[in-house]
Amino acid sequence: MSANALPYRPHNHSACVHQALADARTVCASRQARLTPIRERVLELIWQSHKPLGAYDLLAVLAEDGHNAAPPTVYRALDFLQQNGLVHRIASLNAFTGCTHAGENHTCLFLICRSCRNVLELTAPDVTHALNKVSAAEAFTPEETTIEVAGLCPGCKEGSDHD
Amino acid sequence: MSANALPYRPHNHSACVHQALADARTVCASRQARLTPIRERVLELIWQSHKPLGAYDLLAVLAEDGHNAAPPTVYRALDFLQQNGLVHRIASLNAFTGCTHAGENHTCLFLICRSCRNVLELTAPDVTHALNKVSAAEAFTPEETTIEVAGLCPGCKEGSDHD
DNA sequence: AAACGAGATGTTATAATGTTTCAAATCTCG
DNA sequence: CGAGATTTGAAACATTATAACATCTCGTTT
Repeated sequence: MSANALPYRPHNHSACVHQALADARTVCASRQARLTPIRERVLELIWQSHKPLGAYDLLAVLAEDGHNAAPPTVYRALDFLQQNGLVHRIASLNAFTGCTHAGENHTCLFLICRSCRNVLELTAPDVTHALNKVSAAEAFTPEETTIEVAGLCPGCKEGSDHD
Repeated sequence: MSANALPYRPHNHSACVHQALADARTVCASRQARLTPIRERVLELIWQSHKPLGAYDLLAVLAEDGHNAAPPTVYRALDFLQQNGLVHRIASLNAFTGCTHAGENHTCLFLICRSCRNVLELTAPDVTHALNKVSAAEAFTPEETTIEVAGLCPGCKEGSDHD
């Protein structure tokens, strides 16, 4: 149950998408959630991209598929995928990315390269713990945490160093 | 140079807005940034609200003012205020809130109550430090950090406990 | 098999948020 | 003052997201 999707590193992309879909099927089966064709297709598209896709990007590809979908179709699929922990919404980009910890309950954070647009999803216990302490100090009950760090990934940094 | 703007706690709101505007003038003066009437008015509205305001909320109030503003007017003012560290954009709400550390260079985080919509801005060195370590471990150069925790503030939690 | 009901999808329209573009006004500084 | 830069006005448009209601699908009950 581990889709190893690390941008910045070369990998067998097709296998990684395949694995993500397999994981998704397992997760959905165990939850009695229905991974319908549309939902699966949307998840596949998101994984194929490996860079966050907007809802309307997805719509455009579905149109190429010959599937004449309207916005609600995509947003509903995305809602489903989010609810089942299969994709994340990146608030600062209004875009969606595959979750690399499908099925696990986790607080994650994103390193977002402003140059190549790649996104790295991480879990960072230290960050989570520090955040929990802050919340507790304010008697605040956290429910949903958004942590998005925009900057330059190693690859793009190199480029901009030299040019 | 400290606008003490803590939701959850009662305070003299008018004085707090006044202080924020005074701080803003000082910051802008020291940077040779022009806090024009529109920009100041937008900042004032944001502070008066104390809950994040959307760009179109601001537009609506400006319209009441008799100021027939179009969206770019407000977005430009907001850009200016953000650039000069006077307001923050809350990505998960598409809304803006006054910065309680005007002029200081800081990474801050937000505790956002989903019930009363109040937002508490904090700086948390532990969180920042943990995030920096994570970034460094990935050779990632952070530039802009978004940390938004949605949940229930103490006041609203009480309410929902008893009802 | 037929009827039902819940969940999923289709369809149309619209709301909410944000940007591009170019012209006009205003400020700054020599 | 007058040239150049910054700021604002104004119209149109682009992007992102939702509301509302009709239709379909599929498993369950009778």
